[in-house]
Amino acid sequence: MNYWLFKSEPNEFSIEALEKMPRKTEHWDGVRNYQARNFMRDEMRKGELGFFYHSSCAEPGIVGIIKISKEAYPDHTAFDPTDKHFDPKSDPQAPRWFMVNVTLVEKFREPITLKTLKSYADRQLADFRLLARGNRLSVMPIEKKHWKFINSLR
DNA sequence: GCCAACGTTGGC
DNA sequence: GCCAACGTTGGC
Repeated sequence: MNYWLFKSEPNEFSIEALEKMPRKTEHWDGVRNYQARNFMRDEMRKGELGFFYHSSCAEPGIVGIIKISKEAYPDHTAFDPTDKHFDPKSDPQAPRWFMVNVTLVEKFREPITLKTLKSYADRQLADFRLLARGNRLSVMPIEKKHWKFINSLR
């Protein structure tokens, strides 16, 4: 059982937008980083949980919990020349990029802000990947101890 | 295989 | 808007 963190810029796709989708489910498309892709394609399993993180916004932080509702399948947005995430090197016969479906489990009443998370950076969250220097992964695994600790902050 | 140039990410 | 950190690209 793995735990995950999914980053998104809320003006691109927010937890509020997910909440409004049919069955509160949407595909997590547009991942164009090999390491993040490998996590999704090779390790994410249906039913696993993840945090939804808002980045590049007024108050970056964890805003809720989602679950994997469909395991990895080809990211069709890579095949669409009109799509922002079009990649001419991804071929439907040999897809380069993948996505999963996520379903909203819970939107937090109050976000757990990056500022709050950082306040534990030298203690309980000392080796938390999100806080690692220069980390830019949009999809990353979370250790169970960190998952539990962050949930205790709610 | 090396590495400089370039583009992107993301906090501030 | 700035800038540090990082990933990718492409010439050699």
